[in-house]
Amino acid sequence: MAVTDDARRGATIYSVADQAGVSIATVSRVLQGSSLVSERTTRKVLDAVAALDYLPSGAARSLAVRHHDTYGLVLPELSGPYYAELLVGFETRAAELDQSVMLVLADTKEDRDLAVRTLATRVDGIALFGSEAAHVGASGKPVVVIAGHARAGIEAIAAENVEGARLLTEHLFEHGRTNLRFVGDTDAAADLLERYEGFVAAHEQRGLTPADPVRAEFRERDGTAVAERLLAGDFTADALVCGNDELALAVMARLTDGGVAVPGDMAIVGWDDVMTSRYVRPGLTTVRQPVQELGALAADRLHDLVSGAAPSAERRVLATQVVIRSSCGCPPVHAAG
Amino acid sequence: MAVTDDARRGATIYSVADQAGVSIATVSRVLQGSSLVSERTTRKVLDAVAALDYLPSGAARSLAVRHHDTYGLVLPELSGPYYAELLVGFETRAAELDQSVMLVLADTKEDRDLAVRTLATRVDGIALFGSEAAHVGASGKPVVVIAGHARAGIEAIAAENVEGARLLTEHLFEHGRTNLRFVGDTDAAADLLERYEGFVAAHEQRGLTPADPVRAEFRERDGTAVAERLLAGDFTADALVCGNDELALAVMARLTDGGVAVPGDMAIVGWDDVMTSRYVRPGLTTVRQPVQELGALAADRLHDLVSGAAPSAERRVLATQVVIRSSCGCPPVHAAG
DNA sequence: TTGTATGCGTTATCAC
DNA sequence: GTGATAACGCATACAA
Repeated sequence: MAVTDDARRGATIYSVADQAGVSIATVSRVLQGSSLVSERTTRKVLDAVAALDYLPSGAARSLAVRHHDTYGLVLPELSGPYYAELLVGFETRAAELDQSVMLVLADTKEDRDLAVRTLATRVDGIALFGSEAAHVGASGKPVVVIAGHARAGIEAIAAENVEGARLLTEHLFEHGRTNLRFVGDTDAAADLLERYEGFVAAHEQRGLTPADPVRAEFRERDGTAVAERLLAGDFTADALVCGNDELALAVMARLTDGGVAVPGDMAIVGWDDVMTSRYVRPGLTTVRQPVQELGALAADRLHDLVSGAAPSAERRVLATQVVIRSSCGCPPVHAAG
Repeated sequence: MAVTDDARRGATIYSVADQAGVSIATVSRVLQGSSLVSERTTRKVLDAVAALDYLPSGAARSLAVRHHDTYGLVLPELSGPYYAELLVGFETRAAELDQSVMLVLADTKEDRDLAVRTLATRVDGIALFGSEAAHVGASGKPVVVIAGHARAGIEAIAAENVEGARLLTEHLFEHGRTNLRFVGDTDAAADLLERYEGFVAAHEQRGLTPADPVRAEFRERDGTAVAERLLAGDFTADALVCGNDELALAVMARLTDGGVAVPGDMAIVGWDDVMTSRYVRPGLTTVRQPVQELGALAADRLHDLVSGAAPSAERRVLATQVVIRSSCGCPPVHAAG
């Protein structure tokens, strides 16, 4: 029966019009809140809508209005709190702007280009994390890259990196450290390269020559490996500036286990201020980024671009904040961590 | 010009057909990989597609084929690794099934019902986390609830809770603890209620009467508050079974700060095995859930349901694993944490 | 092998 | 105030 079909397949504007005894145009009008519909008719339509539990088809609507009310977000992965927070900021702001969000995790895909092309098909604009920027095709849709670099017609937003890293490095110098190493893969992410630049800047300011970065990815096991190289005498240092907290934490744990005192024998600092950094002893000195705001800003910019704004050539950078705890050599404060 | 318009507004199947000198039907055919198209024609079409950088409109396609190739996921929030992992599992499996995913974070929305109704409009099926199950409307689309209870026509999947909690509680008894309290809001989540049931079961097995749960939400500050009530003598205990790790960690930190020895004066166990639980001292005894698999299973079930399978009445539950460290009273092992 | 024509469910522009 | 009806961009049954 028709009822059964409607229930299974979903009511359409036609079934509502039928039920209410009006035309589909009228149904559409009351649903759009058009004021030029009589009280009585409005009532009839609304009743029919309720009775049939009608929901306009998103696809049909998108086709008619020529936009999707949806933004896409491309992240490499979702391990650690960083990307999750970015996502929260993005989704929350998007929702405030009445936009839905489609998410794609690039790392798990074999063909990332295809993935973002597919995405571009169902959204009005795309925000991608810096490391995925290579996969932006010329979809013609607005694009903003997060924590990466701007390109022709593509806006970039990011959190401050070099100054924070310079401050952190300088802080280590002030603690009397003389043999600092930067740990992280500066080729993998624009973000990391900038942090290394800050590391270099602090050295140059003192007329020192910075050592090359110790390559390491972001996972804990990569940090463990670095610590073991250190333990094995593969290289030396009295302070480590790590690319992020996971790395720093893993290095610190393995080093401590290996009999190296932190910060006594080795000062360690990280980046991101994850939860563990507050709980671990010694507390990890690190840098806090306004990650959610970054996500929100991405959604905001997308909104502007979709609304017709011209992409700005300069990238916006959000301020960042050094968080001093005791892994750098400062006296522990405890309590709040 | 036409070129400019195409670039801005996106090429359509018509522009491609024009450029290739064929009909739109043929264009559609080669794009669908229909084998009944001549080599030569295929080439022409592909060239045109490349030249115009054509991408089929998702909305138009969805409207025509009557499905979206997209699944929706509604989560309450994204704090902590739990939801993030769930999301990873879901998105990854969905991608393997060639489905996109739309995400909605319920906590940040004023009108959640509206949010999932809107979502239902653009997806083929929805997976929602247990606590959001109340917001499923009669969209008619397949629905599966994660970590919640099945209802008429709605499948449920979850990780094992009561047996794990019973084991954990029994373990505490074996350590000689006699005054155990369960910490968490058993009204807020089906998951938590089940864990409390396990807590109760362990008591009953020994002919003991379990105390009522100590109400507390999931955030760290809630754990801090519980610890302070304990410190203030508001209630007593020699062992705490906490609803999740964040809670346990916060309680432990505040208690330690307040001079209570863990596990000496107070044994503490959590749930989830977050990263911090491995790094903190004493290491937190907890329970590990197959969270990613849970997410993947949700996508799988959705796929079956969308494909026409009948929703199964029994809920599937994934096995869970107790992770013993030292916050329960066991001797520390260190190294791996 | 390829083209024509129709339907998918809305929105929006016309008339009435 | 309300009702036809033309897009919107694609897939597909039916012809040729």
